[in-house]
Amino acid sequence: MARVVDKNQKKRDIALACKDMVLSNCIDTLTIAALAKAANIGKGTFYEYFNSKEEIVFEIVTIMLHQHHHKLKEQIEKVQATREKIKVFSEFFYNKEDHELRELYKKFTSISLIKSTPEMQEFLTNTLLSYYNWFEAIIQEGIYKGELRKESVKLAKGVFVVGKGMFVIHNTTTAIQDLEYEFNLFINSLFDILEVQ
Amino acid sequence: MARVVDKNQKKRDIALACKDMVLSNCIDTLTIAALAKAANIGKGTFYEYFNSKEEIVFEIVTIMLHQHHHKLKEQIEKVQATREKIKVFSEFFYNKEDHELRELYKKFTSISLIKSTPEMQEFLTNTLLSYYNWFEAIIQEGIYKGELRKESVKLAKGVFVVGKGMFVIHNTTTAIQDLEYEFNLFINSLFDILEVQ
Amino acid sequence: MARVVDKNQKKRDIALACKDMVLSNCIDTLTIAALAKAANIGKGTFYEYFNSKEEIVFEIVTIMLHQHHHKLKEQIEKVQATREKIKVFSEFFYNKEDHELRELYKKFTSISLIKSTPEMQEFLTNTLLSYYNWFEAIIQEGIYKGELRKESVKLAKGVFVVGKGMFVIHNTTTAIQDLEYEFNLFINSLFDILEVQ
Amino acid sequence: MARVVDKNQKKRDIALACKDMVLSNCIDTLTIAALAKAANIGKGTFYEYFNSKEEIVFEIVTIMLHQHHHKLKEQIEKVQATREKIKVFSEFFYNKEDHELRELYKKFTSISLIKSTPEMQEFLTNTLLSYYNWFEAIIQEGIYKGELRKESVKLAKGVFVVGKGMFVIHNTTTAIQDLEYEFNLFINSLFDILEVQ
DNA sequence: TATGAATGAGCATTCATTCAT
DNA sequence: AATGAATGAATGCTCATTCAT
Repeated sequence: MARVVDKNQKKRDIALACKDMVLSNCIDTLTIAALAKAANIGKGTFYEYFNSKEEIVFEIVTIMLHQHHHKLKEQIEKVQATREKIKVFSEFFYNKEDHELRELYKKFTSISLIKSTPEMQEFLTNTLLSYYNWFEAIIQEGIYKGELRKESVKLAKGVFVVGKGMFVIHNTTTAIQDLEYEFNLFINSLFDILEVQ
Repeated sequence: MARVVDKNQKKRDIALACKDMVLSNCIDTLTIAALAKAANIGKGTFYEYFNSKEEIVFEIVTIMLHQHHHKLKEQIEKVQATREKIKVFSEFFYNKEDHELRELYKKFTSISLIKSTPEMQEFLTNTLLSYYNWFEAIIQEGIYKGELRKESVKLAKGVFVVGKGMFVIHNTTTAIQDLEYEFNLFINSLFDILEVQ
Repeated sequence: MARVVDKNQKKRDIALACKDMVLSNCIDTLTIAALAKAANIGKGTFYEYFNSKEEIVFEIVTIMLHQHHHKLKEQIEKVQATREKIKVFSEFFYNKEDHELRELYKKFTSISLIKSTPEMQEFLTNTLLSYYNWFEAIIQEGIYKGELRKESVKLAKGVFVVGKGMFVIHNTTTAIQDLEYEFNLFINSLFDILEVQ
Repeated sequence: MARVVDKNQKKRDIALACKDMVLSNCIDTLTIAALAKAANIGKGTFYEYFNSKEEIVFEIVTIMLHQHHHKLKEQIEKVQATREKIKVFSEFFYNKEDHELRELYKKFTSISLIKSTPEMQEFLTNTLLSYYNWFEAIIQEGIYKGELRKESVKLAKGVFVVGKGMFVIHNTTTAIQDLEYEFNLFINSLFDILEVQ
């Protein structure tokens, strides 16, 4: 009788075994050979589980996003003020613990800007919307609780993208050195105006 | 005496001859051979003027940015209200005429996220800062003219990156379909609050 | 399981399949493509077994030297007189059967004069010393057996290199046409003096 | 009226301007472009004076050999004993002052072993024979003067090549470290036997 | 006579993918 | 199911040589 293995579990195992290599190398200097070696499998076996390099990056991101989502939920529930919830929400862009996910996010953003597949675009859209809806709900809740002016909701999308915008600039120039400072300056200044006196 | 050529002019000519090809192809599917052919020169000649594929993209961006800068200046001078100036400033992200530059900007952002050289980073930093300083000056001017509350300047960096953030999302997901609408919604809502009554 | 191959044996097989091509072409007119074709393998496969053109020449020399060493031992044992042993020893430089090895030796000498790698130098040193020690042992034995004057050993290194010197001249000029004759003239004249009457 | 230049003199000037570059680089890493630059001329001009890289090496050797020949003559005339004359003759292989010529000689030997042209072979043959005849004349003179046994002349060719043999080994292995010592050991031991008591 | 811009043949090397075992 | 040996298309890059000026 053939060895019984959970194909999905093995796929995850391979992906995680390659995580460090994927994180520390530019995607197109990665080779199938190197990935297979990192996962201690043969090149042929790699193809049994993934159809391309991109796909394994995909798998890794999926796993890590799952963990992040869970953690973020806990952290946001800990704080009360809307202003603080928004800050916690965006800590992803600069805190220490999400460094690895951020690296992947960079690579993913880079790839998706120039050679995104439909699957990738769909994945990114779903991920983003799920986060955005969450974000908007926090704003709405702030308005409902009487913390924020009701016009605030119209700013939601714009504010939501500030983190991303700063992140991209921080990672491509030296124009934004202290992302945390800049982001909080913006949020605090904005909330000073948006909060109901 | 050997053939006399203006090396700088020829470099620009080659770059422009390759513009369409660079715009419509993903950077790493471009080949030196194809670029040389597009410019109607030999492969060896390509290397006389550029050291790598990346360098020609650089040249094209430089040329186009120069043109854009000039044009933007004229357009901003045409409008009076700060709110309108800011809108014109960010039209780059969605208007028809800057489509080509936007394509290049996408590629450049993509590359710089994952394999930026020091020269590239410096170039991007300088370009960005030059635009940002301009942007901030417009806000400052709005405050000075009594159009905007003086707290507005603290929001400058955040507002500046909204365009970029939306642009990246627009180009990697389907979550933002109508960038112009979303951006103007944000700006109008924000200025409704920031403008001195 | 993947195809099973004895990598060392295959390496030797490829080397031998390329022997004629290597012998009859100047090393730097050889191309990887041609070598691969000669061995009936793909270019990629060539790189599985060798890292450079030089390495396959190395392999061929190693194989052939091994054979030569073995053969020489037999031939030297066949003759008794020291004078004859020395002659047999140096037949390599002109006899018919070692023609191929001699061609390689020429190429190797040529390369090692101008771009020897440390590995190559070490290889040549080891090979040379192994032959020289052998040579000196023959002289010593001649002295011990009372055939040669004991001063002869001091001449060993000089006599040892005569073959090589003549070989190089024979192969670069027309000044020494009949290497066998010249060499034997030298050896006979020298031994007439060195032999104990 | 066109500038009048002595073509031969300019050829020599170019050659000498390239001497250092030729000496310190492996012949096939030299490029026409680099040589032309070193001589401060255009690539096209290089071709006006030389047909190939090899040819300029040729020119340099010719110039330097000329100088060496002259110097050697003086030095040999300074000593009386045949044994000393022979030693002086072979000092070329190890003394400090002929270092540069020796480097070229190495390159020349290397090239001529694998891709000698008829012209090169003829040049080498003539050069070698001129030196050899000189060498033999010294031996003959030694016999005539009653210093050497008359059989010595039969050893001439063999002894002549010892320097070359040792030189090649010294430059391709670590088997002969102190060429001067080894050579003089040989010559002294041999002359102790050959000299008429 | 001198030049150096233009050229493209030619080569080494990489690596995703296949498939026999 | 797993493997890794074999492959060759694809491409970056060099440099001797030419020739218009």
